[in-house]
Amino acid sequence: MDDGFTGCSFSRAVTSIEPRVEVVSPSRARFNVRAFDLHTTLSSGQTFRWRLTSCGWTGVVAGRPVILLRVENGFEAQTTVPVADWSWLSRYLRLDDDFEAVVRSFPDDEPMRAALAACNGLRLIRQPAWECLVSFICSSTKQIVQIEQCIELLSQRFGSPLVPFSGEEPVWDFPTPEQLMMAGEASLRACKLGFRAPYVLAAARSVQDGRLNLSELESMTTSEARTALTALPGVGPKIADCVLLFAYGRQDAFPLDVWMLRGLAALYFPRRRPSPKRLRDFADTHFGPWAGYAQQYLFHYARRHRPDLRTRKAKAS
DNA sequence: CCTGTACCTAACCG
DNA sequence: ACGGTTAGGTACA
Repeated sequence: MDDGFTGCSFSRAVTSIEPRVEVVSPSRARFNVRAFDLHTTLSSGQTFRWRLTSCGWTGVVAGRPVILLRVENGFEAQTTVPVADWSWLSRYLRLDDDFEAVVRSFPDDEPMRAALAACNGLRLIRQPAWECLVSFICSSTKQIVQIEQCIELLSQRFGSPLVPFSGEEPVWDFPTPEQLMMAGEASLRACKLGFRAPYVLAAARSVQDGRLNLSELESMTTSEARTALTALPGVGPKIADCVLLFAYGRQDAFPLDVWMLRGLAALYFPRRRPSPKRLRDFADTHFGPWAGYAQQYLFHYARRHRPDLRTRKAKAS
């Protein structure tokens, strides 16, 4: 009963990516997808512009304001402008991944089982590379709430206005490299960027003058793409890996931040005190073909479900 | 390699 | 209520 398409113009364009979409009205569609927890996914620190409002999860995807709402067997999406083809949202939400296969590929060990049980329905999403790069340049030694503030301020002040939902707050697209470059360092600092402002500005200039072509990274090996990203000031291995995973979907990019280092050490080497190099090697070899997803589960599990891993001196058991 | 420190700022915790 | 501490890093000694 929920397999039928009620639209006609869109179905051909979307079928190859996501066969489980029903058009409800020109600006609404229903996505029939299991095991996709919006709350866990959108607040797991991989993206920073989604807000839970009285209407549902609101955000901006591909230049469109979107509200996502949980419904039985999936979720419903609404935009402010009619759309015929919803593949932009399927792509953003990575609905083309075979999620059952992803979960099956995880190593069968105690930490992964615990993370899976605790973070049911956690997914990876596919962000625009530019927004993702700026977001993670802003992330260094900041808490998630602070990162969210920065990204929102940048959008409000320098992004192009979009058509808002009626009766709701104004919305802006994430600013382009040109828009951020024109803003200048002082204006960027005023968005609470601090010492990260010149880094964002340098990234904007690099993209603007062609020294960094973000779409070219698609065809590079992960290692080559990482080299290209870390050439930017303020972009080290951790931020580069976040961009490679959250924007380019590289499953062999496994960001090692303070949470992950503590989490991996406590969960997999409880009485060993492994070196960072050892943990790097372990992360790169233990988690299989969908290591990026495994990473997201472990990260979220450590951060949200294991307060005992908060401190540097995590207890051994 | 590994260790320590500065870099901005505000949320966090006691 | 309030001040020291810390926060999903990076660059540079």
